[in-house]
Amino acid sequence: MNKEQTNTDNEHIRLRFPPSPTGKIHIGNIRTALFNWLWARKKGGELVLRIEDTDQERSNREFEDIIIQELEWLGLDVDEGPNQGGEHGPYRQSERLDIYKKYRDKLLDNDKAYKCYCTPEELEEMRDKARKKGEMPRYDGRCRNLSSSEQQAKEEAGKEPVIRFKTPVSDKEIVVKDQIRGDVSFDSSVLDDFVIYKSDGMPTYNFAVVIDDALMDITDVIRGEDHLSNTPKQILLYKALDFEIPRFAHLPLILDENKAKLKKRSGEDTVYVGEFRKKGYLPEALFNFLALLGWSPPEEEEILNREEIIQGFSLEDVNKSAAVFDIEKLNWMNGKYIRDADLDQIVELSLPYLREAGYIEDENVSSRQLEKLKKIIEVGRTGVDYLAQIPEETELFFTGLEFEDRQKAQEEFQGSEVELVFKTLIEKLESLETLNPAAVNSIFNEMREELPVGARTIYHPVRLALTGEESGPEMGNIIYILGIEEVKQRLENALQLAD
RNA sequence: GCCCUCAUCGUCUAGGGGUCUAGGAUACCAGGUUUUCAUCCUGGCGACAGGGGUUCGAAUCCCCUUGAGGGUGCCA
Repeated sequence: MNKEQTNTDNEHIRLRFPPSPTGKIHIGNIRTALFNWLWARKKGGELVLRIEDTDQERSNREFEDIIIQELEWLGLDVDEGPNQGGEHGPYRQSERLDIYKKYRDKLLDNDKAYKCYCTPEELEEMRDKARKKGEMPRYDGRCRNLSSSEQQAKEEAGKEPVIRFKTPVSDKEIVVKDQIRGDVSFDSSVLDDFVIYKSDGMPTYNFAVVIDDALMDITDVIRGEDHLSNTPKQILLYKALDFEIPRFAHLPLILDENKAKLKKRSGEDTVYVGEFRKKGYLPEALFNFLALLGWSPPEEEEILNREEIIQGFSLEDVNKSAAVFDIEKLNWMNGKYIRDADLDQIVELSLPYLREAGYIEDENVSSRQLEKLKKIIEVGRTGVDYLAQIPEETELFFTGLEFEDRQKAQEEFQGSEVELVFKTLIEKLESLETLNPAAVNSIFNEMREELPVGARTIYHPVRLALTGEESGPEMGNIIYILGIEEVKQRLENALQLAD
């Protein structure tokens, strides 16, 4: 890496995250936002949110709202943007059209751009020809030197032109100084006179992004590697417009399970940030996990909070190779966050899922009910990857007893040994001063010593009688949550069933 | 096809010439805790894509091959 391009510690940096509102935001995009955010926070710089809505066909205000919502959810606050304003606004490209026009006209006047009237068919033909010759498909510049009468003729024929940039031939080699990849050079012969203005009167991405980044005083452009090939074009524009060129950093891409770039259609809905939010992934966990995709902390510990990640983060430690998005590891990490989090918080976040499952009927939960819910969720959270799994994990505490195989259950409850176990258990529970999991567990230990039956005969029938299941949470927890009355009831019912 | 990038356990990664018989995390397997599932603890399995160089010495530097990804749009 070149020392000159590494920013100094005291330099004020400005970063940006420029999503296009053409779809819901997915993991790849928000990871880019995260890295920009981290670097901004680490360096005490600013993060700008800019909405790149120059695609009139596909841009949608709804998507803009979703993007903002998900950024907030993950805790990625921006310093300037459409909602918070700022001195470099407006922050929607659709509201900056006058600005782009000004620079477009400047290029036109300086003979650095020209109108092109070629049809899509003509362009396709050109590309085919280039491909056949084994060259990069490129525009051949046939409209570059149209005479004004030729132009007029085309205009009168009703053709709306695009504006193309007159790629200078003087720059033989264009070098992108990348903070992650080092110097990447491109031969200018692979560049063509690319479109900077569409026929619908909107600037293209490459044009608008350069103007905005320059005018918004962006010092560091951190974006996905898929933009690396665009960068030489942008550098040419910076030069033509006499703008200062920012530093670049192209992040490794995040791949889906098929090792292809994560995109809208990858793996159903699993790539959208909103899906993770809805399933009950904790933002802290996703934040932590995403930070580890492409970056690794100085120490070996991987569970890190926001502050620790900001402290440890550095662009220099970002690696170059693409990373597969591994949901298994996210699940582990999220589960860990759920288990380590404050119980009250997890209870609060679990309520919507329990309501949806119909396990909580009332809009307002009484404090007594809440106490019980806390116990249930404390037990249930040890077995989940995300909160949407809480209802199924805690089902047995909400629904009545149901034996999957009634016949089998009946047999299980048969015999004097089982009766002895159940009656002893009830007795011991009733003589208990305070009911808590530990006390229940010691009752079971006592029974193992005192009763002439094996451990399995103690635990298994009890579990089945109380839950209808053959496996589940610890008995101590189950009985603690169910309460003595309910336990008594279910044990007696089981004995009746056996008769 | 052409251009660009990348290449360490299945996955995420540490490693920037000797300390690497390659470290951690996850996943998986086994043992322990537990009546059970989960949690938790311990242990195990498991990788430097291949070939040439450079060097006393290469996972680390160079080249080639191969593979993967990205780009090649009046999408961003």
